Amino acid sequence: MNEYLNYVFIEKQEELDQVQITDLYVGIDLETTRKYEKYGEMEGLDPYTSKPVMIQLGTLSKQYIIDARKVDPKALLKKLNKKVIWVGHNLKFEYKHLLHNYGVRLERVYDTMIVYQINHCGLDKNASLAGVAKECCDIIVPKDVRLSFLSIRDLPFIKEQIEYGAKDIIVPFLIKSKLDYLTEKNDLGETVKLEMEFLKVLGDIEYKGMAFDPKRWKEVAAKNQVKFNSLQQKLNRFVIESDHVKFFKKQMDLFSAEIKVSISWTSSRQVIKYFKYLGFCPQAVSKTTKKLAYTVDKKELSKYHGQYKELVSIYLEFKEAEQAVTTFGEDFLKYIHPITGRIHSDYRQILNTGRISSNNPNLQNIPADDHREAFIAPKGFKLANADYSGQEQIILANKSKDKDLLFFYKNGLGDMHSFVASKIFEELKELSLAEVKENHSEERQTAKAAGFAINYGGVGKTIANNLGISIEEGDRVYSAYFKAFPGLGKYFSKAKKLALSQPYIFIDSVTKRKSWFKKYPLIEELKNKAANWVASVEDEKNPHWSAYFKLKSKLERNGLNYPIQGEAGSITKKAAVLFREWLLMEGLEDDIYLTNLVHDEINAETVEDMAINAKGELERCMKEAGDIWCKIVPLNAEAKIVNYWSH
DNA sequence: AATTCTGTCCTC
DNA sequence: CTAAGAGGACAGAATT
Repeated sequence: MNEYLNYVFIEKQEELDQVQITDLYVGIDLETTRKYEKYGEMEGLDPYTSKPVMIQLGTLSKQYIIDARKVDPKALLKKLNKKVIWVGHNLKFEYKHLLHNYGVRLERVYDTMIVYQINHCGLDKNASLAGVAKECCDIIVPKDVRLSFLSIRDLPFIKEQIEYGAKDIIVPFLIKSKLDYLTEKNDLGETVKLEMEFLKVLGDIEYKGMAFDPKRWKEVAAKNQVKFNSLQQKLNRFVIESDHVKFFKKQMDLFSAEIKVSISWTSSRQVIKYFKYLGFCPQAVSKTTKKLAYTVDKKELSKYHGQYKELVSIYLEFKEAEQAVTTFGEDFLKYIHPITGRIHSDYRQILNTGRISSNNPNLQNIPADDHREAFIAPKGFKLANADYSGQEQIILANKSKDKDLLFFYKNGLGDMHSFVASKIFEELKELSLAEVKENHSEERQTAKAAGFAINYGGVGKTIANNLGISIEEGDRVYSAYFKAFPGLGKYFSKAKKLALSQPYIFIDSVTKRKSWFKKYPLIEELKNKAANWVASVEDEKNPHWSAYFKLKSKLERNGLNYPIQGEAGSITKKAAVLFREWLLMEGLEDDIYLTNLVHDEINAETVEDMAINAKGELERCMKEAGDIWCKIVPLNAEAKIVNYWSH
């Protein structure tokens, strides 16, 4: 790599003003330092609490290392921004810092981290610059130098730091040439195009954050805390009054006898011990270990109707309050940004399916109750909240081309779940959908749950489990569903076969996104192993079939689910891209902001007089994005103007 | 003492 | 012939 080192160090404005770059692809990287001393760890990464010290620009043949403490790169950045494609690793970082410090939004980007992730989707790879450089180019990137910028203050750069800066320009170019080949080979050009645009959406969202009302949040937290405490006391009282001596002890001192229950009710293990002592405790297959184990799972405990039913129901209520005081309690206030007073989440752009995720904090699993009332429109602003109506169901209808589903949507027949119910249950066949909804809510509920489970590749047992009905009944509903929608059954078996025929799951034909299966081609090996196995004793069972079918069925289920979930993800991404384009085109970036994405939902904040406009545009962009993928039945979205987050 | 694993819950 | 959509946060337990 050193053969590419050819850098100019710039610490005078005149030198910077003379820089001429004519290349189309220009590398960009940024080193930042603490701006304050009081915000601890976040400084360095967060644009508000850190500041640029070094800005590196350039190409494989020449690198400009700019001391950002001494010169202002704004003019050069603005000039280049009009004509170049910026190259870098994790450009969302540069995007946010350049926006904050120089008011520059990177326009055309090529992010080697995201392109790498797109080309290795599903494979759980290390996408850090060091990881990718090692894998793609067999280059070792030193990382301890980066940390040295954190506390550099006004000290001059040493040679090591400057060369490190130049290498951070060179390495992404070397990676890029490998990735371009991969993208071509994997036919992922369209996915890359979408994700490069979407990166900027996430940059804007993370930078802006969501307005938040701590007072409202605290009220909710306090209410839940009271509930938590009182339920905990009730549980303790039960143990003492039942005289289950094994689970409490009297602590004697001179003046009083305090009774202490030894069960920590927040510990599932301890509760399991107690429930077993009482003579009941359900068992279920663990989601993580996939083994049968004792559990205090809500669904399992709800099935219990024995003599301790009262206790169990108090415990279930307690558990509900538990998460409300932990994850969604006072602790959550730590996420309020010390400078903006808002909540800024980090998003992961490429998941296995193509969806995104949110963390620190996760803004995609805030309870859809009064917790969301704390996410407010600030004074003078409104929120525009929009979501797709039946996004995944409509995607499935378009993908499967099932004629009954299409008929339903094309004719706008009304309530979907009633329609499914009337298809599944013979006795409802002659009734109108309104009648089904009105008088057969149980069957409608079954149909709803069945549709949900089946969309995700579930079978009879899944339905049975979700609804608490017998497996036989679940199986009956399952087969009735496919009998009612024969096109769906055909599509599903095709999707299963397809998943087994290639080393990846093909998500959609617009982006051609792919999700590689980690264990492939292990599945073939497993099959051979099972087929070639010879019993050493008569009647011995072949243990390899189990491993084979386990993997095969997982692959098949993913083959059903990923295309639906992943296409949905791409559609929402595209909608957000269109909306961002619109508001930048109109010069509204200071009036309207995207604030959060929750899979089929887009949230924006808007100045009051633009609210109606923003709502309309949001709906338009979401529909337009839907039209790109959903060609038979359109995918529509509904937005509303609200004072706090509501969905 | 610090890190990793497991169980459980919330979202779509 | 099995296990059953995608994620992240937290508490407690296990492991180092």
